[in-house]
Amino acid sequence: MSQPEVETPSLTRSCNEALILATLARGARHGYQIALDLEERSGGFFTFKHGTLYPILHKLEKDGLIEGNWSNEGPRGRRKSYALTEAGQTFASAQRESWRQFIQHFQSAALEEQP
Amino acid sequence: MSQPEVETPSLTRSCNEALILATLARGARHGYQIALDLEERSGGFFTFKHGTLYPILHKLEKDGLIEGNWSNEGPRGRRKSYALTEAGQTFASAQRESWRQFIQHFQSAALEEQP
DNA sequence: CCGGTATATGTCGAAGCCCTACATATCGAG
DNA sequence: CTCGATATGTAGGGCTTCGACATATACCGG
Repeated sequence: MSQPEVETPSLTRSCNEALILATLARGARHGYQIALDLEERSGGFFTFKHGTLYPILHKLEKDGLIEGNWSNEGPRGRRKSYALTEAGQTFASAQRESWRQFIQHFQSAALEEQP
Repeated sequence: MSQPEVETPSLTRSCNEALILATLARGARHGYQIALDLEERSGGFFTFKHGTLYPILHKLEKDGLIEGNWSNEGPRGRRKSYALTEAGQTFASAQRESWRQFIQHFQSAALEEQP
Protein backbone atom coordinates (compact mmCIF):
# COMPACT_ATOMS: atom_id res chain seq x y z
CA MET A 1 0.00 0.00 0.00
CA SER A 2 2.91 2.33 -0.60
CA GLN A 3 0.95 4.02 -3.38
CA PRO A 4 -2.43 5.48 -2.46
CA GLU A 5 -4.20 4.33 -5.61
CA VAL A 6 -7.87 5.11 -5.66
CA GLU A 7 -9.27 2.59 -8.10
CA THR A 8 -12.61 0.93 -8.40
CA PRO A 9 -11.53 -2.52 -7.17
CA SER A 10 -10.44 -1.18 -3.79
CA LEU A 11 -12.74 1.80 -3.39
CA THR A 12 -14.23 0.69 -0.09
CA ARG A 13 -10.92 -0.03 1.52
CA SER A 14 -9.47 3.22 0.26
CA CYS A 15 -12.49 5.16 1.46
CA ASN A 16 -12.26 3.70 4.96
CA GLU A 17 -8.55 4.45 5.15
CA ALA A 18 -9.06 8.03 3.99
CA LEU A 19 -11.78 8.62 6.58
CA ILE A 20 -9.59 7.25 9.37
CA LEU A 21 -6.51 9.18 8.31
CA ALA A 22 -8.52 12.39 7.95
CA THR A 23 -9.91 11.95 11.44
CA LEU A 24 -6.45 11.36 12.90
CA ALA A 25 -5.18 14.43 11.03
CA ARG A 26 -7.34 16.48 13.38
CA GLY A 27 -5.46 15.05 16.33
CA ALA A 28 -4.51 11.77 17.98
CA ARG A 29 -7.30 9.62 19.31
CA HIS A 30 -8.12 6.02 20.02
CA GLY A 31 -10.20 3.66 17.91
CA TYR A 32 -13.52 4.00 19.63
CA GLN A 33 -13.11 7.76 19.51
CA ILE A 34 -12.35 7.73 15.79
CA ALA A 35 -15.68 6.08 15.11
CA LEU A 36 -17.60 8.49 17.33
CA ASP A 37 -15.84 11.55 15.95
CA LEU A 38 -16.39 10.57 12.34
CA GLU A 39 -20.03 9.72 12.92
CA GLU A 40 -20.62 13.05 14.61
CA ARG A 41 -18.71 15.09 12.06
CA SER A 42 -20.62 13.50 9.18
CA GLY A 43 -24.00 13.83 10.83
CA GLY A 44 -24.34 10.07 11.06
CA PHE A 45 -23.58 9.50 7.38
CA PHE A 46 -20.37 7.57 7.97
CA THR A 47 -20.30 4.89 10.65
CA PHE A 48 -17.64 2.35 11.45
CA LYS A 49 -18.42 -1.15 12.65
CA HIS A 50 -15.74 -1.91 15.18
CA GLY A 51 -15.17 -5.30 13.56
CA THR A 52 -14.09 -3.34 10.51
CA LEU A 53 -12.29 -0.49 12.23
CA TYR A 54 -9.79 -2.31 14.43
CA PRO A 55 -8.33 -4.60 11.75
CA ILE A 56 -7.79 -1.55 9.51
CA LEU A 57 -6.05 0.29 12.36
CA HIS A 58 -3.76 -2.71 12.86
CA LYS A 59 -2.91 -2.70 9.19
CA LEU A 60 -2.24 1.04 9.06
CA GLU A 61 0.05 0.68 12.06
CA LYS A 62 1.85 -2.27 10.51
CA ASP A 63 2.37 -0.16 7.39
CA GLY A 64 3.86 2.64 9.48
CA LEU A 65 1.21 5.21 8.60
CA ILE A 66 -0.06 5.55 12.15
CA GLU A 67 1.51 4.88 15.52
CA GLY A 68 -0.40 3.49 18.47
CA ASN A 69 0.38 3.91 22.15
CA TRP A 70 -1.38 2.24 25.03
CA SER A 71 -2.16 5.11 27.34
CA ASN A 72 -2.11 4.66 31.09
CA GLU A 73 -3.57 8.08 31.62
CA GLY A 74 -7.06 8.40 32.94
CA PRO A 75 -9.09 5.81 34.73
CA ARG A 76 -9.32 3.53 31.73
CA GLY A 77 -6.01 1.92 31.01
CA ARG A 78 -7.09 -0.07 28.01
CA ARG A 79 -7.12 2.60 25.37
CA LYS A 80 -4.74 2.68 22.46
CA SER A 81 -4.16 6.16 21.13
CA TYR A 82 -3.22 6.48 17.48
CA ALA A 83 -1.39 9.35 15.82
CA LEU A 84 -0.36 9.99 12.21
CA THR A 85 3.29 9.38 11.44
CA GLU A 86 5.18 11.53 8.97
CA ALA A 87 4.78 8.78 6.39
CA GLY A 88 1.09 8.74 7.23
CA GLN A 89 0.75 12.46 6.57
CA THR A 90 2.50 12.13 3.23
CA PHE A 91 0.34 9.17 2.32
CA ALA A 92 -2.85 10.90 3.39
CA SER A 93 -2.02 13.94 1.31
CA ALA A 94 -1.32 11.87 -1.80
CA GLN A 95 -4.43 9.83 -1.18
CA ARG A 96 -6.59 12.95 -1.01
CA GLU A 97 -5.20 14.01 -4.37
CA SER A 98 -5.97 10.57 -5.82
CA TRP A 99 -9.49 10.78 -4.50
CA ARG A 100 -10.00 14.20 -6.03
CA GLN A 101 -8.94 12.83 -9.40
CA PHE A 102 -11.15 9.80 -9.04
CA ILE A 103 -14.16 11.92 -8.16
CA GLN A 104 -13.51 14.23 -11.09
CA HIS A 105 -13.33 11.31 -13.51
CA PHE A 106 -16.34 9.61 -11.98
CA GLN A 107 -18.48 12.73 -12.10
CA SER A 108 -17.56 13.21 -15.72
CA ALA A 109 -18.18 9.58 -16.67
CA ALA A 110 -21.21 8.73 -14.57
CA LEU A 111 -22.89 11.77 -13.07
CA GLU A 112 -23.04 14.35 -15.78
CA GLU A 113 -26.28 14.88 -17.64
CA GLN A 114 -26.46 12.90 -20.84
CA PRO A 115 -26.33 14.92 -24.10
CA MET B 1 -30.78 -3.93 -5.11
CA SER B 2 -34.07 -2.09 -5.37
CA GLN B 3 -32.57 0.86 -3.52
CA PRO B 4 -29.46 2.44 -5.01
CA GLU B 5 -27.62 2.89 -1.73
CA VAL B 6 -24.15 4.29 -2.10
CA GLU B 7 -22.40 3.16 1.05
CA THR B 8 -18.82 2.42 1.85
CA PRO B 9 -19.14 -1.37 2.11
CA SER B 10 -20.32 -1.68 -1.45
CA LEU B 11 -18.66 1.29 -3.09
CA THR B 12 -16.89 -0.72 -5.77
CA ARG B 13 -19.99 -2.57 -6.81
CA SER B 14 -22.04 0.60 -6.87
CA CYS B 15 -19.37 2.41 -8.84
CA ASN B 16 -19.22 -0.32 -11.48
CA GLU B 17 -22.99 -0.36 -11.81
CA ALA B 18 -23.15 3.40 -12.15
CA LEU B 19 -20.49 3.41 -14.86
CA ILE B 20 -22.30 0.71 -16.82
CA LEU B 21 -25.71 2.33 -16.48
CA ALA B 22 -24.31 5.72 -17.47
CA THR B 23 -22.74 4.20 -20.55
CA LEU B 24 -25.99 2.51 -21.55
CA ALA B 25 -27.85 5.78 -20.96
CA ARG B 26 -25.98 7.10 -24.00
CA GLY B 27 -27.50 4.34 -26.09
CA ALA B 28 -27.78 0.58 -26.32
CA ARG B 29 -24.60 -1.39 -26.82
CA HIS B 30 -23.16 -4.78 -26.12
CA GLY B 31 -20.77 -5.75 -23.34
CA TYR B 32 -17.51 -5.50 -25.18
CA GLN B 33 -18.57 -2.12 -26.50
CA ILE B 34 -19.44 -0.85 -23.03
CA ALA B 35 -15.89 -1.49 -21.88
CA LEU B 36 -14.34 0.17 -24.92
CA ASP B 37 -16.68 3.16 -24.76
CA LEU B 38 -16.08 3.76 -21.08
CA GLU B 39 -12.34 3.42 -21.42
CA GLU B 40 -12.28 5.89 -24.29
CA ARG B 41 -14.62 8.38 -22.65
CA SER B 42 -12.57 8.40 -19.46
CA GLY B 43 -9.24 8.65 -21.22
CA GLY B 44 -8.24 5.22 -19.99
CA PHE B 45 -9.02 5.99 -16.35
CA PHE B 46 -11.81 3.44 -16.04
CA THR B 47 -11.32 -0.02 -17.46
CA PHE B 48 -13.45 -3.12 -17.11
CA LYS B 49 -12.04 -6.61 -16.83
CA HIS B 50 -14.42 -8.74 -18.81
CA GLY B 51 -14.43 -11.30 -16.00
CA THR B 52 -16.00 -8.55 -13.91
CA LEU B 53 -18.20 -6.94 -16.53
CA TYR B 54 -20.23 -9.87 -17.80
CA PRO B 55 -21.38 -11.17 -14.39
CA ILE B 56 -22.54 -7.65 -13.49
CA LEU B 57 -24.46 -7.38 -16.76
CA HIS B 58 -26.15 -10.70 -16.00
CA LYS B 59 -27.13 -9.43 -12.57
CA LEU B 60 -28.45 -6.10 -13.89
CA GLU B 61 -30.53 -7.99 -16.42
CA LYS B 62 -31.86 -10.37 -13.78
CA ASP B 63 -32.85 -7.34 -11.71
CA GLY B 64 -34.72 -5.88 -14.67
CA LEU B 65 -32.60 -2.73 -14.95
CA ILE B 66 -31.28 -3.57 -18.39
CA GLU B 67 -32.59 -5.77 -21.18
CA GLY B 68 -30.37 -7.83 -23.43
CA ASN B 69 -31.06 -8.99 -26.97
CA TRP B 70 -28.95 -11.28 -29.07
CA SER B 71 -28.61 -9.41 -32.30
CA ASN B 72 -28.46 -11.24 -35.59
CA GLU B 73 -27.68 -8.06 -37.43
CA GLY B 74 -24.27 -7.62 -38.95
CA PRO B 75 -21.74 -10.26 -39.69
CA ARG B 76 -21.19 -11.16 -36.05
CA GLY B 77 -24.14 -12.98 -34.64
CA ARG B 78 -22.81 -13.50 -31.18
CA ARG B 79 -23.34 -10.07 -29.71
CA LYS B 80 -25.81 -9.33 -26.95
CA SER B 81 -27.02 -5.78 -27.04
CA TYR B 82 -28.14 -4.24 -23.76
CA ALA B 83 -30.51 -1.33 -23.27
CA LEU B 84 -31.76 0.46 -20.16
CA THR B 85 -35.28 -0.44 -19.10
CA GLU B 86 -37.60 2.14 -17.58
CA ALA B 87 -36.81 0.72 -14.15
CA GLY B 88 -33.15 1.02 -15.03
CA GLN B 89 -33.49 4.69 -15.89
CA THR B 90 -35.27 5.38 -12.62
CA PHE B 91 -32.67 3.43 -10.72
CA ALA B 92 -29.79 5.16 -12.47
CA SER B 93 -31.23 8.56 -11.72
CA ALA B 94 -31.66 7.76 -8.03
CA GLN B 95 -28.21 6.23 -7.91
CA ARG B 96 -26.65 9.38 -9.34
CA GLU B 97 -28.32 11.39 -6.62
CA SER B 98 -27.00 8.97 -3.98
CA TRP B 99 -23.52 9.27 -5.41
CA ARG B 100 -23.70 13.06 -5.33
CA GLN B 101 -24.61 12.94 -1.67
CA PHE B 102 -21.89 10.46 -0.89
CA ILE B 103 -19.27 12.58 -2.65
CA GLN B 104 -20.43 15.68 -0.83
CA HIS B 105 -20.17 13.96 2.54
CA PHE B 106 -16.86 12.35 1.70
CA GLN B 107 -15.31 15.60 0.52
CA SER B 108 -16.43 17.29 3.70
CA ALA B 109 -15.21 14.48 5.95
CA ALA B 110 -12.01 13.42 4.24
CA LEU B 111 -10.84 15.88 1.61
CA GLU B 112 -11.25 19.30 3.10
CA GLU B 113 -8.21 21.06 4.49
CA GLN B 114 -7.80 20.55 8.19
CA PRO B 115 -8.39 23.62 10.39
C1' DC C 1 -5.31 -21.51 -47.28
C1' DC C 2 -3.34 -21.06 -42.96
C1' DG C 3 -2.35 -18.74 -38.75
C1' DG C 4 -2.52 -14.86 -35.78
C1' DT C 5 -5.12 -11.00 -33.96
C1' DA C 6 -9.29 -8.61 -32.75
C1' DT C 7 -13.92 -9.19 -31.61
C1' DA C 8 -17.16 -11.27 -28.36
C1' DT C 9 -18.97 -13.83 -24.47
C1' DG C 10 -18.85 -17.01 -20.60
C1' DT C 11 -17.32 -19.39 -16.09
C1' DC C 12 -14.44 -21.02 -12.17
C1' DG C 13 -11.22 -20.67 -8.32
C1' DA C 14 -8.35 -17.81 -5.52
C1' DA C 15 -7.89 -13.90 -2.88
C1' DG C 16 -9.49 -9.84 -0.47
C1' DC C 17 -12.67 -7.44 2.32
C1' DC C 18 -16.65 -6.13 5.43
C1' DC C 19 -19.92 -7.54 8.87
C1' DT C 20 -22.10 -10.29 12.46
C1' DA C 21 -21.24 -12.63 16.40
C1' DC C 22 -18.49 -14.02 20.01
C1' DA C 23 -15.19 -12.73 23.62
C1' DT C 24 -13.24 -9.89 27.33
C1' DA C 25 -12.59 -5.99 30.68
C1' DT C 26 -13.39 -1.54 33.28
C1' DC C 27 -16.29 2.15 35.08
C1' DG C 28 -20.27 4.92 36.56
C1' DA C 29 -25.21 5.10 37.52
C1' DG C 30 -29.19 3.45 39.67
C1' DC D 1 -24.74 -5.34 41.99
C1' DT D 2 -26.45 -5.27 37.65
C1' DC D 3 -26.84 -2.79 33.40
C1' DG D 4 -25.16 0.07 29.87
C1' DA D 5 -21.38 2.64 27.93
C1' DT D 6 -16.64 2.53 27.03
C1' DA D 7 -12.95 -0.08 24.81
C1' DT D 8 -10.58 -3.56 22.17
C1' DG D 9 -9.93 -7.97 19.80
C1' DT D 10 -10.84 -12.15 16.60
C1' DA D 11 -13.11 -15.91 13.72
C1' DG D 12 -16.30 -17.33 10.19
C1' DG D 13 -19.63 -16.37 6.61
C1' DG D 14 -20.69 -14.14 2.53
C1' DC D 15 -19.97 -11.16 -1.28
C1' DT D 16 -17.05 -9.32 -5.00
C1' DT D 17 -13.21 -8.74 -8.15
C1' DC D 18 -9.71 -10.67 -11.01
C1' DG D 19 -6.77 -13.83 -13.63
C1' DA D 20 -7.03 -17.92 -16.16
C1' DC D 21 -9.30 -21.09 -18.94
C1' DA D 22 -12.67 -21.89 -22.59
C1' DT D 23 -14.98 -21.05 -27.00
C1' DA D 24 -16.25 -19.07 -31.56
C1' DT D 25 -16.22 -15.99 -35.62
C1' DA D 26 -14.18 -12.40 -38.78
C1' DC D 27 -10.43 -10.49 -41.06
C1' DC D 28 -5.91 -9.83 -42.92
C1' DG D 29 -1.17 -10.91 -44.30
C1' DG D 30 1.79 -14.24 -46.13
